[in-house]
Amino acid sequence: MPELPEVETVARTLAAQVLQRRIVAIEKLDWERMIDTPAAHLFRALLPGHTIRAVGRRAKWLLMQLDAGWTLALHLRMSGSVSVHDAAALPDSYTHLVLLLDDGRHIFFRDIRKFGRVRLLDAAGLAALDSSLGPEPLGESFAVEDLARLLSGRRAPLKPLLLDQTIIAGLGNIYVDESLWHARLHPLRPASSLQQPETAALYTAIRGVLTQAILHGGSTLRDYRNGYGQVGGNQACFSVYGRKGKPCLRCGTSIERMVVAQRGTHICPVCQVAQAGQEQQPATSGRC
DNA sequence: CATTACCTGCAA
DNA sequence: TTGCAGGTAATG
Repeated sequence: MPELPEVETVARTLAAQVLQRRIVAIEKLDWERMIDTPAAHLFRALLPGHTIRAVGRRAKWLLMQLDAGWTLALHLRMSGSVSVHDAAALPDSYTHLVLLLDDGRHIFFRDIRKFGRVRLLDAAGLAALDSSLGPEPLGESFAVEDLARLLSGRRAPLKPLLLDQTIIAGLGNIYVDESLWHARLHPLRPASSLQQPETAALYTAIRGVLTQAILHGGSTLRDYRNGYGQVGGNQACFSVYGRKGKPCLRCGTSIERMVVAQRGTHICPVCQVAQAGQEQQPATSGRC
């Protein structure tokens, strides 16, 4: 479930709690398949003793920078959450990894669907992960020209392209739908068919949607929680996602649900035109 | 490129 | 009972 804004929120709320804390033990690990690399027995041997120096994010990866060049990388996939709990808290049956810190608190990695993954990376592993991912859409250096370059020459429809983490990092099903609605673009529009004003509108929409979602602490549909175990508030700001049958906030037309790239996709059939060359209209702010 | 797999819970 | 869910990886 977590996309860029959710993972960013988790990173910030974890950083506020666990910087300079040492991981003294793995208290629980009952789903070894979540350990991507190295092997689970090595993970158990290598992780304890390291201190958390920084907490950050790359794409949808939560990165806990440890000492000695190690990085603990966690991917929450669909239903994962990471939060800090005091010494007395007990993990439930969905919490598959518990790390004990040197102040007695623990970090819980809870994941109902067990799709989440954990990697212990050395510098080379981190570099390989980084280079496998597209640019950060909220990065200071990410300009509209960069987005134009990513779209140019690609006949693929916008939606699968924007979901592809090797093209652009961090967008998922919610924020792609929201961005396309704000930009008034149809998810099936071929990427290379966008006119410059449309590319500019998409750029503005992506950055605006993600920034607003971070401001509201991410979106909670079901499982997402921040590092304090709290739900997010951005789900109240959705303009199209999950609003099938409800009126478009711009034109009142009933929002439709279709399937694109094997994902449930929400659009306004009137605002989001399938052809190029529409006159560019002023941006709208949606609900928030 | 599109299916399928990976998992569990919940709503229709 | 069936279909759907914020994601990716492995297959045809």
